Amino acid sequence: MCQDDLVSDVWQRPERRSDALTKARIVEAAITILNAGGADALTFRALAADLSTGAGALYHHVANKGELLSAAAAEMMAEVLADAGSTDPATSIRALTAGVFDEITAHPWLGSQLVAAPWQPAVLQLFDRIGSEVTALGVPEAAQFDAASALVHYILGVASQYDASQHLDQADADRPGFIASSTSPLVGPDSERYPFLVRIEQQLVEHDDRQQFYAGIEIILTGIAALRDTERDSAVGGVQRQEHPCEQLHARTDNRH
Amino acid sequence: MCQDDLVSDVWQRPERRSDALTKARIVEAAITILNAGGADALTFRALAADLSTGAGALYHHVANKGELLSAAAAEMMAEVLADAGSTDPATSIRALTAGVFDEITAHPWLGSQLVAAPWQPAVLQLFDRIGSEVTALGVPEAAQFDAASALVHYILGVASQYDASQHLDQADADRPGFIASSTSPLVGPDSERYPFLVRIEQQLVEHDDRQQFYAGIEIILTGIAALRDTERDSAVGGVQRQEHPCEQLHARTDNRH
DNA sequence: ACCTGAACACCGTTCAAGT
DNA sequence: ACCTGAACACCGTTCAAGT
Repeated sequence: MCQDDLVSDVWQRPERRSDALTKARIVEAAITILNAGGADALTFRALAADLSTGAGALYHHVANKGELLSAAAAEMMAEVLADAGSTDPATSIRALTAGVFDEITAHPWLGSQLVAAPWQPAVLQLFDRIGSEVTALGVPEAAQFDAASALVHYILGVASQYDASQHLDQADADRPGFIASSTSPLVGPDSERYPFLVRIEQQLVEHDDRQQFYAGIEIILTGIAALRDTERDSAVGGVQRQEHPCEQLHARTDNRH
Repeated sequence: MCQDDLVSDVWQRPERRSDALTKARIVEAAITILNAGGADALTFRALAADLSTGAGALYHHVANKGELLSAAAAEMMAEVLADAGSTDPATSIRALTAGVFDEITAHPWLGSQLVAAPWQPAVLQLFDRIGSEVTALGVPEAAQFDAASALVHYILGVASQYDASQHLDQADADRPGFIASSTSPLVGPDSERYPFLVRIEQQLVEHDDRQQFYAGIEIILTGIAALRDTERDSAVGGVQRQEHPCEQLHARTDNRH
C-alpha cells in the first residue's frame, strides 16, 4: 500500500531509494494496517507482505508484537498530545483529554492497546502531560500524583469500552460505544437483575458518548479542585494521609435543605 | 485439581455421581484454572483435560472462549458485590469499590477480562450496583448516569493496570502495579521526556497502590457531591446540559487568598 | 549484519464419527 | 442429544540457509 512513497517520494529524494527496513518504517506500516483493519488485521505475515519482505525480517527491528503495538500506540499518543496547547491548565486538560477521546473512538485498536499493556510509553506520555497540567492547576505536590492518576485511570476506563475486537452480542448494526443498544440486556428478567440500568434506560439510549465523557472529566476536575483547597491541614507534603480527605461528603448527606 | 469434590462431595451426595458437563461446571473449572495460572493458562485443551473430556465437548455448553471468560468474570463479580452492604451510600461505594480492587489485584486475569470485553455482564452488574448507590446518595436523576459511569470507568482504568500477561520490561522482581519499579523509564534522556514523572519519582516509588486507588475514589465522590449541589438551575432533568457544569473550577483558580 | 521463508509450537474452533 | 478427538486454519516466533 503506501502509494505516496512509491509515486512521488522516491522521485524527489533519489538518495533514499534504498528502502531499508527500519523500526520507524515498520511501525508506520503497522499503524496503517491497524487504522484500516483494526487490531485483528495486524499480523506479522500481513505486515511483512506490505513491506515486501519476510516475516522473520521484522524481528531484526522489533522484539515482538507487544513492542510493535506499544510503539504504534506511543506514536499516536505523541501526535495527539502535540496539538493541545493552552495557557489555562483546566482548559488544557479538557482539550487534551478530548483529543485522546477522539483518537480512541476513531481508532478503537488504540484504546485496546492502551489498556492491554500496563504503563507502556503511550500511557506514560499521557500521565506525564496530565501531571504537568495538574501541577499548573495549583494542586499541592502531595496530591498531584493522586489527581493525575485519577484522570488517567478514568480515560483508560473509557478507552476500554471502545474495543471492537470482542462482540458479546452482535445484535444490531448501530452500536453506541456504551452498553449494547437496545433489547438484549435490559428486557424480561433483567429488570430485576439491573434495576438501575432499566430505570435510566431512556438516558442510556439517548445519551451522547462524548458528552458523557466530558461530564466525567468535569466531575474529576471538581474533585481535584476541592483536593487543592482542603489539603491545607495535612501540611507536611508526605505521601501518607491520615484519612479519606472527603468525609464532608458523608456529612453533607444528612442536612438536605 | 478440585480436591474437595473428589474427596468429600461425591461421597455426601451419591445421586450427583453423574458428572454431566454443564456450563456451570465448565465455568467453575475455568475460574480455578484462571485463578491458579492466569489468563494464559486457560486453554480449551487444558480445561477439557481437567474435566476429563474432549475439547470439542465444551462447545456444546459455551459458544466460544469469550463467553466463557465473560461468564467467569460475572461469577467473580457477583461474589464481590454480594458482600458489600451498608446503610450509608457513600460507605457502600467505598466498600464496593475496595472489594473490586482487592479481587482484581488478587486475580489479575479479572482486570484484563473486565477491560477486554465492553459491557459484559460483570461490568453491567458493577455499573448497576454503583448506580443504585449513587441514586441513594441523592444525585439528581439527570446526573446519575454520569456519576455512575465516572466511577465505573475509573475502576476499569485501574483494572487495566494490573494485567500481568504483557511485560514491557521484566527488569526487577518486585513490580508495583504502578509504573515499572525503578531504573528503566526514568533515567537519562527520559528526564526531559517525562518531567512530571521524574519530579514526583519519590512518590512513585513509595506510594501504596491501594491508598492511591482510594484517593481516586474520594476525588470522584467529591466531584459527584458537587454535582448534586449545583444541578439545580438546569432544573429540567433532560439529558442535555448547556455547558460543562464546573466552570467555577476555572474561576477559583485566579483568586487565591 | 541483514534478510528469507519454511518450519515449529500452540492456539480456537470445527466436524465426521461414535454412543 | 451429547461426546470424542483428530483435523483445520491461523497465529507468533524461530532458525538454518542464503546475500
